[in-house]
Amino acid sequence: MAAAHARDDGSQANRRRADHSETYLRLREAITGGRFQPNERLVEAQLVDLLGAGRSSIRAALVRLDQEGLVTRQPNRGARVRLISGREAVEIEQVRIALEKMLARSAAEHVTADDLADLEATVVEMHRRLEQDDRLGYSELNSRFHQRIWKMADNELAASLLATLKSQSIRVQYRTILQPGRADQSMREHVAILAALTAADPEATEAAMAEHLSHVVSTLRRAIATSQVRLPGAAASVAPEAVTSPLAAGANVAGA
Amino acid sequence: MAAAHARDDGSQANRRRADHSETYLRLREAITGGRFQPNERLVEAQLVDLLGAGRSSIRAALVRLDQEGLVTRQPNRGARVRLISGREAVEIEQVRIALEKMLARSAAEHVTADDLADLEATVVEMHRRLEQDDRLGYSELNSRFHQRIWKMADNELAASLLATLKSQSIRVQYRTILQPGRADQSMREHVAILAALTAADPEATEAAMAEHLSHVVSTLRRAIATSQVRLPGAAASVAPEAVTSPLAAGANVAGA
DNA sequence: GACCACAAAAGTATCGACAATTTCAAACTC
DNA sequence: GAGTTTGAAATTGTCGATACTTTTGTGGTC
Repeated sequence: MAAAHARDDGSQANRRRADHSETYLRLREAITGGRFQPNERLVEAQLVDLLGAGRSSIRAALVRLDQEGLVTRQPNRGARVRLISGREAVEIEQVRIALEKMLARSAAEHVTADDLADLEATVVEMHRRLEQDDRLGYSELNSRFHQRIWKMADNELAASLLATLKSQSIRVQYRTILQPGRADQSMREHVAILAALTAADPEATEAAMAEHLSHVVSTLRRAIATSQVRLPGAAASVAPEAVTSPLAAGANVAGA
Repeated sequence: MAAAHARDDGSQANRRRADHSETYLRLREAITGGRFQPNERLVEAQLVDLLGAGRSSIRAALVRLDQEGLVTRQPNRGARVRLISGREAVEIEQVRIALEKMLARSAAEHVTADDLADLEATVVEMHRRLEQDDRLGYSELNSRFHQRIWKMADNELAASLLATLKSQSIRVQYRTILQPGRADQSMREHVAILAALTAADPEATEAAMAEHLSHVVSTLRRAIATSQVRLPGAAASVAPEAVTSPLAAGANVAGA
């Protein structure tokens, strides 16, 4: 959440070398962090003095984010924060499930004592957070749990794809854990995954993960269905700045 | 390691000026088509008069291709055609399998008479090509077969991810179908997939696809192992242009 | 008041020039 | 002769200016 105006110069030898990738990361963070509304217009000139970078950096960052699926760009008409439709959200979840299943299996094939220790600790801590009704903390640990599995599976490509997908659907995902009753069930499912990993049983691990994620998805579907999402159809062309989205402020809150 | 989905990009090509996305497509084509060696340096100035586009277009295209995983860029040191390591090739295949399995299952759930007719025709034609020992033609039809399944599954995200992955590993994939005995087996496997789809049996379809792909991978592994790939370690810094790779000229030759 | 034409404004796309960095090779030192 | 320094060439990174496109606003006409 680096603050905006960081014009640190003032002298002639300005240019604090805000690197290309630096700009990209900051813009990305701003988008995934919810500093912009979905579908909000991203005007290059505005970003220039919001991020304190040159226009070419901004431009490059937008191209990257477009390719990454976080913004959309239309020729001569600029860039907007990409709005994930319900359909796309489902597609994302399907892909996510396919990859996580594969990684879970793979993880079970390479499991080490170290991994198990870490996962156990995470699960224990998750339980504690749950008792304190600290849902945000739970979400973070949930992320950690899954990421440890990714690491165990040792497939960087899949892990990075998953990370990208997650950033695309953050706005949607954060809903699940808040649904009534979901937390306890989620807890049980994680325990089951851990058990299968402890047994070093790829088949069972994949199955447990599949079970877990299918519940996440159905919860998600329910959440979307009930709390009718009011899409900003043709979003306000105004949307000046600092409009804080529901999840806003918080760090990445993962689906659970 | 980058994600990426091809955006729909409305192709309003009628632009006398070599459009931005036009440049991107041409450069992409040049890379996947094998006009550049893996690891070959892509000097911006050279690309400018090779493609007849402005430097900013080239630059944007390189950023995109970087994100897509087809080239790598180092700050101040330019871009190179990405060289897929053996490890990465395996990762790609794993992801590909996970996604294709998912899509196969999904396809079986939505199968229509039209789809079956098309698939059958494709398989018949594949058989014919095989008898004529037309391996290239077979490969093309193989691609077509799989793409039809993607379409049936109706998950654009997964399909576009698969397309990207395929373009990354083209240089590796083309080997499989040339392996002795592989062709006949491949044929049988496609028939099995078709049968499962005809029965509209998601479980069986996924299994058949998994079986098929696991064979593709093991064939691939064998092919890589035997024909010791001679990596251009620290690739020639010269590599002027038009150096044609083994598969070269041909359109996309898919693994079978 | 609704509709159209046309002008002004906002914003993106692209080019050229210059600055900064890396690379390569020759000259130099020990 | 091996290793190091220095300088020039090659190449990438960034900025400013300009051309082009889309959007917005205004006034006239029926």
